[in-house]
Amino acid sequence: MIGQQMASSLERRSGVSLWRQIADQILHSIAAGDFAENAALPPEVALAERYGVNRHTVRSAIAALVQDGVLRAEQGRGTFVQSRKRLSYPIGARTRFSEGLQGQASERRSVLLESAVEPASRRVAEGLGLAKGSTVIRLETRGEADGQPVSRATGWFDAGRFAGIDAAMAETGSVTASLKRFGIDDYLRQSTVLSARHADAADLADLDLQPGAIVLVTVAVNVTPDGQPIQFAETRFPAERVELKISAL
Amino acid sequence: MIGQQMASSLERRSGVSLWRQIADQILHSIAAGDFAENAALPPEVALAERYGVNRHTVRSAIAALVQDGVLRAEQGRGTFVQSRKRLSYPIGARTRFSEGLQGQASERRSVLLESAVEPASRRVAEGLGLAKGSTVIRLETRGEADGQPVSRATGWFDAGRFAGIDAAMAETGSVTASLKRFGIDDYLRQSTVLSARHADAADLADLDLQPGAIVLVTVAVNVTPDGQPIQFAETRFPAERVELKISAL
DNA sequence: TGGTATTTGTTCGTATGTATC
DNA sequence: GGATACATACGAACAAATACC
Repeated sequence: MIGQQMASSLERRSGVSLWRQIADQILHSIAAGDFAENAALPPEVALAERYGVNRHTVRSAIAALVQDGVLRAEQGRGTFVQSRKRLSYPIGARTRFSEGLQGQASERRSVLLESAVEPASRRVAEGLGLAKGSTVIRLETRGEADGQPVSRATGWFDAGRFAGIDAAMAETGSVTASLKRFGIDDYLRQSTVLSARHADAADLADLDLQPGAIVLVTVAVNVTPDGQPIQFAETRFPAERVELKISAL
Repeated sequence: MIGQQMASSLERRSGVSLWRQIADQILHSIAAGDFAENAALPPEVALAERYGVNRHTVRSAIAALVQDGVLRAEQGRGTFVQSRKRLSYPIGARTRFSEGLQGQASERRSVLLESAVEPASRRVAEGLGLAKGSTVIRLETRGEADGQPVSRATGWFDAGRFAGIDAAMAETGSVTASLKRFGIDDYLRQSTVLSARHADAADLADLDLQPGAIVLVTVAVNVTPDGQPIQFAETRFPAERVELKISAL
């Protein structure tokens, strides 16, 4: 229930829109502990009646809270309070997927979704120190922790030097293990640039997110200990499930 | 114009909502170079007519693109293509506001918005290594580059050790300079945790953002060279204007 | 298995408020 | 003050997904 007395006071033409006032009340209601995690909210029509507004107005409020990752709406089922515990993914000199989440999730794995051989874009060529248009291998992978998607990476490798890394990746499910087959026993994170945006349609599907979800985006170059670039990668992390902990580089 | 022939083909009951199809077409249209940065889109009624849909449907499409930071709608003026060049803010062992943006903006400054003395929350106390409820000084600052807001920080200091740092900050406009007055000639970034979310109402106003904008959030602890915590800070960066470059720690 | 009720998602129509030029 | 354009709100209907019997 959204507070029996609480729901009363919506002020019209107060300078604050009704949908925002409703969103705030729902938010407070959740913060006050009226709803457990993953608990269902009353249906839209019920909320509309309770607040004395049109269903659209309630929907605007819910949409805003879905954007904020507070609620999660599922067609045909209802609207639920989104659980918000985040994994902490370390970024440092020796960033490795599986090791990074050790202790936070019992089962961690990396799944190869797709691979392709293609000419390098300018961005990729610069990152790998190759000529633009050089042939590179692109690997699309998804990281999972306890069955839930926590990252979606696109990595590029020099096709000349790492021919067959796609097969190795499919077999081992690990970049580190795959690189070992090419004589790379160690590699370091040279640079990381971080940004954030809304997930695009593809990432929404791959990461099992609701429209409007935010992804943290890292663009990184991994190099051999002597500084030779071996991998250029862009990784998207769902902001509602992951935070990035920057450790010593 | 949104492509003369392009605008034709909306597929109804195709499983993809009309507003999303329209959003995609507008996006392609921008990517194709039909609009310069900050150029105005045709008004909503014109777009609605062109696509043969209700104005609401166009509004849904525009709202989605505003969320993505692609467009910017200004009441009474129109809808514009958002410019997307980002400052690159370095995060490393010696992260300092002004130095970090050197070379990217000719004028950089930090403005003290508010200060207060208050008991430390559990989070702040833990970060500073103080007892919960210890008195701390909170400084609210905004970073600007060439007059545009690029960061919004909330910093906490031990009130016992740094009494008067609020005045120093107001006077110097620099954390580094203020700390010098307390005998701190050097400090290091001990830890940084990074996340992302939608800007709340206060940050929207302080950073001059449109509703739905995304902020990158860093939570950091600065320490003296011998490891003593001196500052705990949460900083919000507008994701549409800033990217974070992780340099050597 | 199938049909019905429930609940969210989409679309159209209309009216009014508010900010800008 | 008037015209233009985005913002908010209400009403109605149907579609799509899910739950339940």
